[in-house]
Amino acid sequence: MTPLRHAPVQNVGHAPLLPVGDCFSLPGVVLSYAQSEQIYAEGDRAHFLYALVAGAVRTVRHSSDGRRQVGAFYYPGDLFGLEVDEQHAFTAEAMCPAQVRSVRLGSAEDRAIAQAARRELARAHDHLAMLGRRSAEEKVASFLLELAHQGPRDHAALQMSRQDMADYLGLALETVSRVLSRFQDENLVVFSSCRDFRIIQRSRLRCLAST
Amino acid sequence: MTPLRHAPVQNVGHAPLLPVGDCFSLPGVVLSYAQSEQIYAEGDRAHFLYALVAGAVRTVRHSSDGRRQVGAFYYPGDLFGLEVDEQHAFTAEAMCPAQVRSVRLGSAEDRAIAQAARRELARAHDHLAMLGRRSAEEKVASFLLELAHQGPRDHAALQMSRQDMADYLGLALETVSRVLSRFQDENLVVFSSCRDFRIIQRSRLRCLAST
DNA sequence: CGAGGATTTGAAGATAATCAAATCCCGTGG
DNA sequence: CCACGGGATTTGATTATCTTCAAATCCTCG
Repeated sequence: MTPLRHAPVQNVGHAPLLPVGDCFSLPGVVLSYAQSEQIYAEGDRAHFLYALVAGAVRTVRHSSDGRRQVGAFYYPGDLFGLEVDEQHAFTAEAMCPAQVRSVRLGSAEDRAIAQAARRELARAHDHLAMLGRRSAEEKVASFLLELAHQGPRDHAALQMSRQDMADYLGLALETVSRVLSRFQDENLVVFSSCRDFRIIQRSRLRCLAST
Repeated sequence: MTPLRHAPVQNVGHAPLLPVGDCFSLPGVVLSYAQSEQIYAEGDRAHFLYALVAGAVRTVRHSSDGRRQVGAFYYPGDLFGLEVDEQHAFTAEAMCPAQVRSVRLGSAEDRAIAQAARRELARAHDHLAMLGRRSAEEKVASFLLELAHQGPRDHAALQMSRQDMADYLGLALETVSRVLSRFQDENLVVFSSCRDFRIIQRSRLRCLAST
């Protein structure tokens, strides 16, 4: 297999994201977090709803034997931190310097809560579809398509490490890396660096993803 | 491996379920469905919230190449059918004769909706944890524990086929069957028939599930 | 009793995990 | 500016797990 050689860099920041609802107009304090800093921990009491203003956030959960499951990745405009129980089921961490607005949960935010719950649910359902009975190729292809979908012209910057991707997709990190190399060998995508890529053959990739 | 021989039948109906909130006091019509009958289909407009009164219901989704993903199993007292979009993302089917109360979604049911959303979310998160990076043994062990948890004294009746279990756990049906046989060989559980089981060594099973 | 679907079991093959090592990349300090 | 160090990533070889294909058995129901 040819090495994963990177094409010349054309720097693409992460996409300016999204059609946002009222997430930015919520009341609440905006806090800044450094890379890898924890926003809340699994087990903490869940008193707040969080709106990501800038940066990227992941939620993770560790099982007793040390395996890690990434719950979701969040980008600006996303709401997160909503829980069913009193306690947070996942830990939330900044993937890069991030700004987060936290909103104390009260009866006034019912609408925001409902919105967050529904989005969260959609996210979870998509994630489920991704994990169940799919090959490594299919998982990685879907993941890339999903990411590139948000960005302009099939470009995207990966905010996460290979380990994060692996833990999100339910694969070993080496497997993720191998599949990415194969995709690049077959000219489906091009990586300008290991965190920046561009989709070259969207149709073939979609076919591999077979969603 | 010794055959999966069934212990004498001591019939255990499915557990009388649950501490129920206000699901039964919602307004709405109760309809009956036969086994395998569809309650709604993937793609249908989502105008109702459903409360399962009796029986069991599964939600499924098919990918283009025919693979099936089971989204969730529902038992009496559960609310289902809540969607994020206008359309249902899954198909809902009765797993046995079932009675379902359907509630037209209006502003009056906000509380029920919020409740349904949160439970659904918890369910999805647990399901995610089940699917990611776990061995077949771990998946099946967790599944059995979860089922038996609802019932009395570690008994439970499986309302679903091996195929359903497999599609829920992201495994091949043969794999599910093999793991169940092994568990029975090791006297972790006893099957009185292929749909009724009892947990014998809860602690060892929990250890295998390693949640 | 017979038929057909569901389940179990066997054997072979495929896919992904694991273990291990090489390479890349980037910030740091000389 | 460039060498150095260390984490991230890629790659290779081997192994374990799970799937697939196939066939036997069980169970239910007419």
